[in-house]
Amino acid sequence: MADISVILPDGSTRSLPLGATAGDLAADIGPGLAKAALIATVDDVEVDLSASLADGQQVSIITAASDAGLETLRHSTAHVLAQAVLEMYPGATYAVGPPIQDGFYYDFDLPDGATISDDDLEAIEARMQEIIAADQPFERHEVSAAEGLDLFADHPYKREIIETVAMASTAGGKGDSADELADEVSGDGRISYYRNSDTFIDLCRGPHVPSTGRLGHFKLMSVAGAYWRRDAGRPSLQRVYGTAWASRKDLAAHLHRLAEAEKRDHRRLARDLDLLSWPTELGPGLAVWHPKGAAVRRIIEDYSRDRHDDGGYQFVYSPHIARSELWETSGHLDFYRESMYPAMEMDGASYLPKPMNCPFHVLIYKSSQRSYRHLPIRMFELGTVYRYELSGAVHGLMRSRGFTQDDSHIFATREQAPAEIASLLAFVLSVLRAFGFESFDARLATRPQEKSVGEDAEWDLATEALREALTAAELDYAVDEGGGAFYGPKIDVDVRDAIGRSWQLSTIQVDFQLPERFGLEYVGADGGRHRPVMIHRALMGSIERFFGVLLEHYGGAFPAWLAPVQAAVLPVAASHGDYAAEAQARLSRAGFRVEVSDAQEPLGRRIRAAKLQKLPYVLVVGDDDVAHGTVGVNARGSDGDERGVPLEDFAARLGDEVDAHR
RNA sequence: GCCCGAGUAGCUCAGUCGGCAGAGCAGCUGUCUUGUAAACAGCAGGUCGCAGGUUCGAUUCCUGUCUCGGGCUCCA
Repeated sequence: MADISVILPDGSTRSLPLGATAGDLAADIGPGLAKAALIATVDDVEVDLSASLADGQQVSIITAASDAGLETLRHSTAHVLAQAVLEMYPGATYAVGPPIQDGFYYDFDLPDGATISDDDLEAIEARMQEIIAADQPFERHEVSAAEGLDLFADHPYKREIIETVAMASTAGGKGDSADELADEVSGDGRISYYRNSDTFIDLCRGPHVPSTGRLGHFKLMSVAGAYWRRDAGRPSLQRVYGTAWASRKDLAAHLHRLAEAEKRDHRRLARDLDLLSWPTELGPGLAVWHPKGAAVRRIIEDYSRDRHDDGGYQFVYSPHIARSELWETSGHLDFYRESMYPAMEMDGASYLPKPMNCPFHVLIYKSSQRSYRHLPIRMFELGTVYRYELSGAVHGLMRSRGFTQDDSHIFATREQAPAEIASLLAFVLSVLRAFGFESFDARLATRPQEKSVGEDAEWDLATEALREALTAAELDYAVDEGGGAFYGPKIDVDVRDAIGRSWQLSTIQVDFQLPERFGLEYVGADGGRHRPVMIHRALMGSIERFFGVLLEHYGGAFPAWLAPVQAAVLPVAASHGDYAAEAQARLSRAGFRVEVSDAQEPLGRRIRAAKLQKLPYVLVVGDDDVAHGTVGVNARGSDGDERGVPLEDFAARLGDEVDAHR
């Protein structure tokens, strides 16, 4: 019998009998691998373990240890979900069910507009576990598109997938709409489907795990509405979300992370720590800042102002509304009218609340004749803007309808722009690091196909300048094709928080358009008039959002330099009240934010209250402390407490911590 | 804006198969005067999100609406 020889990832070769499958290879390498194997890649194409191998192929066995393996696991679990739902809801039909970050979803259309509720998820999970216990094989089949249409005769969404992807490809080329469905089936005029019981098949490109018994560490998370093919004009489907993992331990760890994230939810912490609230009387997306929240915000803003002072920025202010003519000139009315609050008609003019600060800064630039000697001009404003976010998009501080940007606009010559952008990026990262963020992801967003203005050459020039700045900053970045603003390309910087989530904060945008639209000029060394480049930059993005991210990053336990209350002084008994007040006064004079919690209640109770407020320090003072001028220091996060610390020593320690931003 | 779900005391929640609405915590008052994460007692607190409808009677059933949560879309 003839043998074939395949090449393994480490470069070695292995002989197998003719007709051997990827699964056979895994078994040949070792029983451990055979057990862990989920799929394989053959010449970099993912295939089922049941796929036959041919001589000379590069083969790699994929387990759940890799992203590809985990994705397959999730995709297969989605199929099991579909099988369970179709069995439990007669007449239901199914649309698509891909793997996503941490899990999967599947979209269903139930008969007579029936809906799945969260309470139903447990029963569906139970049915899924039965299917998994039955260890049904995932059998791959390939048929022509026409046969596929017959096979899925009762399932219009599946038919539409076959028609848009498989059919379109045979007619030559596939449109944009087919791309998003391309994961479902291959586009060569034939389709593949998987059968895992007499009654259940699903259209799918694959690959899948060998059998349902390989699954099991999953949990259904929620139900939501979603449109068929993301189109608001198409039917609304029931989308069931689930999470799936390689092991019970991984699943438990994921659920634990979610619970941690929920504990860190800034809306919950904002209430528990009395930082801010969202009275319904104000309307969606509008918050009021309570004294403690305002205290933290003020520290953030003051720090930002200090850094901008040092960075050579000039501080400006601008009003909250402006006449519609301004927004016509700037282009906002053309491109973003639907996101702007509507006009107020006054004295024959209409005034609109500002969604951005840029045009005002442009007018400041324009207020006098500028020379190349003055450039670059860096303007800075904490400017509050209003944007009519869709009601469903509003989310606490992360997406609000009124917010304050730490906005700056830099006017520079074209020659200055690249260097200016590079130093700007360094400035941005330096400030973010000062707030405890260490890990960043950057994106370079290029010209949108629609909704943009300007010449291609200018876009290319600007995009290149941004690219160079990213390289200079040694920042890894992804390219977001078409993700730019209507007036120019941009760099977005995301930060990673303490539990690994990513948040978009900073943005740097190059703009040739506004200078053009407003006719900005400077006089060059040659005596001629030239057009400056404008660079838009928001560092924290919005103060509100930045505050929300910080709150979740620290889980409410702000470092001492940011904490609204840095220490509470707790007299053991009422007789120590005077000393406690004196200690507070001395610390306050030294510039610290300190409260006294007097002896109306038992000490343990007051300590507990202070701990729940996540104060950096609880200072207990009793007879010994009164006698020696000391305090008992109970630091947040430490096990025990330190007795008899001289007040001056504590003040010095707190001062060091504040200076170091710890 | 659209889909799904939820709105009961400041917070977390229970409850009423249509018949005067409950607990814990928080708050207030009093007693206790405490050495490192919950002293004791009492008081007060609700048009059961809002508006219509059905009903002898609605917090409960129906309709609409507002707000919130999850998702879609969007995010200058």
